[in-house]
Amino acid sequence: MNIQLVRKRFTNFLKENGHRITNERLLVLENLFSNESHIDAENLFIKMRGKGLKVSRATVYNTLQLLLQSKLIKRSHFGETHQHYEPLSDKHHHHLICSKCGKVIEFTSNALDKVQNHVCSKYNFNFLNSSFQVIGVCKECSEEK
Amino acid sequence: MNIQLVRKRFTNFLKENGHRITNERLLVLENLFSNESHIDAENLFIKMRGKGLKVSRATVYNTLQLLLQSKLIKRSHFGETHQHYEPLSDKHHHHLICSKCGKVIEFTSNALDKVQNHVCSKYNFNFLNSSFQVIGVCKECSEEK
DNA sequence: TTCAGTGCAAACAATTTGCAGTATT
DNA sequence: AATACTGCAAATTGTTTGCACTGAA
Repeated sequence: MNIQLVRKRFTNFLKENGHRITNERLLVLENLFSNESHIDAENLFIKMRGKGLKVSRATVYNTLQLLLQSKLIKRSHFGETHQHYEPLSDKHHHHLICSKCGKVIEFTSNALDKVQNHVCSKYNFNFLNSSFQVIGVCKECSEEK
Repeated sequence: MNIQLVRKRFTNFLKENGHRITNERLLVLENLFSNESHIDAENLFIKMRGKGLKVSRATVYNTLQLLLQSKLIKRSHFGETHQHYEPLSDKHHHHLICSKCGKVIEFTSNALDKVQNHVCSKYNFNFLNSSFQVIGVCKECSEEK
């Protein structure tokens, strides 16, 4: 996803909701989006500190909340005790997680989207979001003794 | 699921793995299974203490680990920060969660199982477990105001 | 009789909060 | 100039650990 566009969407979101546009918030956004895929709050904080950026843990957490509200990112659990955050690309995807090495593979599925629509209408649910996680052992980990 | 059978399965699991069969472990099992559906460790502890049972938080956590290992229960996140535990019934099911009132509806889907098999074979994953969570607003919550 | 399991409290990890100072509006 | 946001450290929450005691094998 284009970082310029994401920045614009985020600043619009902030303005519309009466939040100030601060340098720290934009830095969190950029560092999260420049990351290959998933990251947790602590590592994002460490990454930013490692670059010499002056942000606090509290600001990282605060900004992640705002990014969640703005629907620019999503939050997932991967069996660990803490949360992971990732840019929410336009295509809704799900995860295959290796229980041995922790590798995460993203996939999309039209059939899954259909199941989702079907079950929501069956129970009169107003759909907001979904996550399908499949835990297993990846090819590489299965092969090594 | 039949509680006698579950007890037997758990005691077999404990024996086979060199764990002792203690009263506390069986109490945790019974109190978890007598619960309507999902519960978290803290509330399970409170529930047991409320009945006058002498168990410690540590024992509750320890026993939940053993129950997970024995595949008699599973663990889920429901958007909250802590874990929920539920008996693992024979039929693999998924969850519809209301973001307003927290209500959880369980559902099963053959189509979903197919998606799962398909994606696992595509990426050469050795399937272990999966969870599909759909977040939305339930009928009742949508209707009010 | 032995040592795994227990209860308790203290430790830990992830996240949130209170407050005085700073910077966007 | 006003006050929302920040950094920091302290508080909170969920979970784990260390240790002396207890009870299943």
